[in-house]
Amino acid sequence: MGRRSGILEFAVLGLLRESPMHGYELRKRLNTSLGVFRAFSYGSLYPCLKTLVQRGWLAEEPGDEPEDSLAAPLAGRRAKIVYRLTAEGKERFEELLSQTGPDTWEDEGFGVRFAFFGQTSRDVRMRVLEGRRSRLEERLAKMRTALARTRERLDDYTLELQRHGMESVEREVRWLNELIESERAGRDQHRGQTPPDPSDDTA
Amino acid sequence: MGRRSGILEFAVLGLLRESPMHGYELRKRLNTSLGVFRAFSYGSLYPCLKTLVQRGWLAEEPGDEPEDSLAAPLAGRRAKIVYRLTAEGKERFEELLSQTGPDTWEDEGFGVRFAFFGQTSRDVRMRVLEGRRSRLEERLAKMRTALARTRERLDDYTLELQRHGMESVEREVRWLNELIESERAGRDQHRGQTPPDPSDDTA
DNA sequence: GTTTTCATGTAACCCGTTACATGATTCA
DNA sequence: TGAATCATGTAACGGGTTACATGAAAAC
Repeated sequence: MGRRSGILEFAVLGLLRESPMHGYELRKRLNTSLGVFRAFSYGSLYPCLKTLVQRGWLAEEPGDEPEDSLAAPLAGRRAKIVYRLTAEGKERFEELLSQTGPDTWEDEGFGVRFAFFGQTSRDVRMRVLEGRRSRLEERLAKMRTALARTRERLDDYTLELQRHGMESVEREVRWLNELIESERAGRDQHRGQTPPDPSDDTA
Repeated sequence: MGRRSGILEFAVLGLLRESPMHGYELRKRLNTSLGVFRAFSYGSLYPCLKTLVQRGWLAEEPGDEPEDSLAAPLAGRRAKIVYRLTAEGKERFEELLSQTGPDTWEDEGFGVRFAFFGQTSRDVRMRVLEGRRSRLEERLAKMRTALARTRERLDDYTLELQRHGMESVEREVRWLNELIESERAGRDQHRGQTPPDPSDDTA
């Protein structure tokens, strides 16, 4: 039924890659650890989990039944449902992570990708950072030409808004440049820290 | 049928306040003059115009019939439809402009408000700017506490993401401070420029 | 023993997009 | 005359939210 793609799926896969969790806890982490982002609601989270299970990205596990495992073994037993990432789910996450095309949810997509950098190889990190940078530069170019075409017939406020907008984007590009530089430096020195793929037990 | 609120309605009212227009041109201006923003599609624009007419915010005017006004007077004559802002529409726009509550579409709503500053009184401008600032400061506070609670169990990348996010918000606050300062200076000097309410023919 | 928090879900809605369809006007 | 662009619209979908409903466990 539900098609589901969107950044919620992405964030869920990423969080579950770290460790299995049940829905309620997942939602909390979506708003704290991944805190910069929007607060997702249960109304979207639980249906999303369902469809991810249907697709085979996630598996349900019977949550730790609290104390009385012999009391009501098959009644309306709807205890915590712990979700675990399957091997296919891991592949799917990898795939989403390394996507750098323009259909990448622009800003929020980058935020999620960056938040999961700790679990990524440097190759992927470089691609994500450079992809983001080039898309921001495209955006800058568009803004500049649009501004050049319309500068005369805009009032001071609109002009100031556009100036500030462009400056923000330029700042982010500089930030990305620093990050890319430090990633590259890390590679050249190949320091002992940050192994390329920690706990990769799928291959 | 359609309920419609959202920032599209807002932007449309604002653009039509400057001068009447037909849908096609409106859409172009939504992506250039108001250029910083997202590109709205016809699929949302035309239905929006319809419901705005139904509510009485807009009035349809028969567009300038090109050349042959005697050729086919009542056939499938579907020429340009020029939309004009009614007095009620103007009130509605005023109302939306000066709303500073937290239910204000956060970022995009501010962008639209700012883009229409040229048509606003300094009072409204001050309220919008200060409202935006206080909401950003709330956001900053939340980010700081969230960071304080989780700092230890976050990896370097997540930390860097949050640091950069907070810095961006702080920069915008400083920008707002400058704008507010210059608005205040303008008032104290009450210079001849920027009359408080240009062409206010509704009251 | 009652309130809070944990935990899971559903139905209705919202605001927008994509893809499609139609036709008039302008320009090469 | 045929292609581009102007101009208006509709149907189906998309990815979320809000509000609601339910119930168990923990805290007071």
